[in-house]
Amino acid sequence: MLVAIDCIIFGFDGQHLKLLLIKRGFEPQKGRWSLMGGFITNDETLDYAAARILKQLTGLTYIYLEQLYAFGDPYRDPTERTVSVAYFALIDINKYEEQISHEYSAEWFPLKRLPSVIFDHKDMIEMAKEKLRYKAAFHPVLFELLPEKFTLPQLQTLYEDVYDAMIDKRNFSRKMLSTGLIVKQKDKEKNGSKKGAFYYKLDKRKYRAKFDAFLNLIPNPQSLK
Amino acid sequence: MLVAIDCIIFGFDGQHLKLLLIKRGFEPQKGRWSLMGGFITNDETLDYAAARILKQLTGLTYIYLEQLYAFGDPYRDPTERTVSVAYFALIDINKYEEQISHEYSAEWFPLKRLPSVIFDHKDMIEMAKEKLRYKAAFHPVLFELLPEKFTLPQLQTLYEDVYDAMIDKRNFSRKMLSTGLIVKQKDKEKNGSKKGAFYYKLDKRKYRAKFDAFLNLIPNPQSLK
DNA sequence: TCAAAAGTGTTGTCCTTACACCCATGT
DNA sequence: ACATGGGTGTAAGGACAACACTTTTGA
Repeated sequence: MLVAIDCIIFGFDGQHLKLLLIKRGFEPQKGRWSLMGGFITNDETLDYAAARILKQLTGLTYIYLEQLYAFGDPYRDPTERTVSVAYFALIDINKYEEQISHEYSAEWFPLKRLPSVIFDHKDMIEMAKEKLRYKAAFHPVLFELLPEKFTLPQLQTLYEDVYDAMIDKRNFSRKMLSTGLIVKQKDKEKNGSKKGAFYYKLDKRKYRAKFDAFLNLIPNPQSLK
Repeated sequence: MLVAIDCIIFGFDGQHLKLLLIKRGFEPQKGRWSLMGGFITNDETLDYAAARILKQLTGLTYIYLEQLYAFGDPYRDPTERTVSVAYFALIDINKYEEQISHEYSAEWFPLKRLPSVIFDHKDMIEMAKEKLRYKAAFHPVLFELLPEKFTLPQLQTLYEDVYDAMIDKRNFSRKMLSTGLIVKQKDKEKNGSKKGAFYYKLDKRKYRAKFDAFLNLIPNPQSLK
């Protein structure tokens, strides 16, 4: 019996939440899109294997990585009985090194326009989206997708895309600021608008301290599942 | 590489939340306490394997069963490299058939007085407790632990034991009743008190419909992790 | 009649939402 | 000057938490 890891890698380009997929370079299913994955070696933990595989594709280390679910349908991989432990990863898309991706012919896809993927990877992606929404409704995990400096409008766009909903900006900024998690900077981002929007930084100390607490980050969490 | 299943089985005896453990009848670690587990067979899903194993120990079918986490430390089982997918189960302790348990020398332990257990089963139990608290804070999953008919004081005792906290009974009953999930019966339970407490039944239709919605079932969820 | 547990209502506070106008600047 | 997006305040309603007394009945 084989044990594999598959990584659902989320990124945010300022407009939309995206997923990183690779084009399989080998049979079976050569040429089709797939999650980044691999088999675990004999002396590594699952977490370690996921981090190793993620590094191979993106070049990134110290990534937010969380175990999602173990998928074990006996025929999920038609060639061999493989149990796959799926992880989801949140990365700052700007830190992602392009050249490494080209080795693997990787590509970012907006969540709404995903190509068809091999095996049960579609189920994995669906579950990852659901879990991300669930988690982000209470924990400030979406900051993992942003660069060090970001603006409130950028942050709001991210939440709006994750929840596919419009959010009132006055309520949003009040709620965010009231968490004490973000710190206003002196400089502004000037590309997005004429007036420019102030940058904010995450207060990493408070972020770690409050990560497990319950924040009410989105309006009407009733709408989740 | 082996893939195993381990089940964290919760029950509620009216006073305390309990865990079902078995005494291992074989080496290694013969005679020590352990979660109920087994290996997956070649043509079953993980969910199916968990249900099969659960039936072997408890005789019960159609049990609430949810995948918890995959544990893959390379040395977690010192004899062989085994990845274990842990499931947690919630059962009505009254339906549990004693005779089957005796075959396996199983025993219920209050969560606060667990014996030492083999391998990484302690970690699994800790994670299961945490996940149960998290889940039950928003979803009415604790009803799975109760018999068909139960009283409000029994339900409250269950919540109080799960969260190790006192809950105001006026607020508790109002909140529960406002969910519309439970239906008052005409008869009373007369053992627990002189006055007797009305029985309630779960409205299974609404239960299924609202299971994924967000209910605010416990006061101050801030105290969770 | 007394003890023990069940059952029930009200009020104040805070959180959440809905909503509209002014500001700064590049063109 | 004007169009574009950034930034801010207030009021009303709803949810939650704190709190105490009456009821029932078995012993």
